[in-house]
Amino acid sequence: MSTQTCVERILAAADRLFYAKGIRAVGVDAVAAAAGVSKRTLYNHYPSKDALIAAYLQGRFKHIAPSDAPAREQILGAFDRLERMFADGSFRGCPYVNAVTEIGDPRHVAASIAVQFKEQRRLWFRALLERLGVKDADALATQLQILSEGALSAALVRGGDPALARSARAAAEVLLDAAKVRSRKARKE
Amino acid sequence: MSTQTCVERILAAADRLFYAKGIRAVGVDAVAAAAGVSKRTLYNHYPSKDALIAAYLQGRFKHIAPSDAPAREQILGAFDRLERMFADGSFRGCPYVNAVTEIGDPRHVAASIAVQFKEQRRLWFRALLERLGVKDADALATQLQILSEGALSAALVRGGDPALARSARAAAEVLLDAAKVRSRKARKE
DNA sequence: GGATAGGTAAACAGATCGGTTTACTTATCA
DNA sequence: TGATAAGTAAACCGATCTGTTTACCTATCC
Repeated sequence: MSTQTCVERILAAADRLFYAKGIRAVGVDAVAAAAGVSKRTLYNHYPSKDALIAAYLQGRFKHIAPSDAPAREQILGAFDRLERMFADGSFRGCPYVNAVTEIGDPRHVAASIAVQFKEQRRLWFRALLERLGVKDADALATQLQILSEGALSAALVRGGDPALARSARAAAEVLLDAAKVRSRKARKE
Repeated sequence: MSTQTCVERILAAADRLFYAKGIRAVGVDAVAAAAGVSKRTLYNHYPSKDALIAAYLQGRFKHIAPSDAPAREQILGAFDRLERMFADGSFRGCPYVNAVTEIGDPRHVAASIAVQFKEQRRLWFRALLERLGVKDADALATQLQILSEGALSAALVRGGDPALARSARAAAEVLLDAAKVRSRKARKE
């Protein structure tokens, strides 16, 4: 017996298909069929494909569990997580960036959801950097976010090469060390 | 009078539309109409849309003019070029990454063209880094490439914010300085 | 001057898309 | 028991897509 409710099965199917094959490449019929649900039922729960896309992206909005681990460890751990994602075999890039690319229209809901997600990740970096006492946490957070996104984008093109995550991680370490040196200097002055 | 040949107009129209609106969002009819050419003529020059896509991506393969400028200047200049691209107003991300995302199929010609382009850019970084006498030029080239791709991806989501290119440039400077320190140390040992 | 190459314009074919509608079935619960 | 809500299956609509075909036009070259 299925412990999943109807709308859960629809969202799960949409998540799997949209991410694996792309939003534009997957029709509403395919989602309904994969969910084992009639198209009518799907449209009862989501009034349009756009609404389903929005729900799909919102559903990927996984908040990172707050941790007491050392800040530096957590930051570098984010890149280790990337490495595991790449090696997974089903990696197909960042779903938010993909959605923005596939949809195009910057006024679409997907665009603002993508911005929100990226900013949330950046603020997560920033909070940890502040805990480290880094001087310009905001700027460094942006740079770490760029490294992370760059690894995602590069791995998409290069078939999910995990070495790209390790390269980004190493770069992050250099940036962190340099920032520490700078903030130590600033404290001495 | 048009100094452009027929196939040139087709390719120019495809380049403009594919990049601005996305490959999947633009039909062959739209390309033909924008080129001022009948669909029949288009299919006489390009046997399929896939062939047109391949030509579009190949046409974007701009080799960077070799320069005698200082290597470090050239490397950082690449990020300045990004900043100018972002501020342009018509920025819509990296055409190669977009093509991979939109097409999905990794066996498509577009996928291998994208890999070739990204690797060419990485090797361009690497050659300059070797000229700088950097120790692990290959690894650092990958990191600079990741920074560059990250700025592209982040700017796509954030509406082409030029500050992202400056952030990436600053990070590149830190990585370059750190590498120099390391290679200076290595030389002393 | 007539064949040939290359072009236009437009209809057409077959598929797929997002979305709606119709007719029927099932389960719950007062 | 019988009304109501929620589901299925499948046909349907209009639009759009890639690609082909038909019929016609026009310049050039031997």
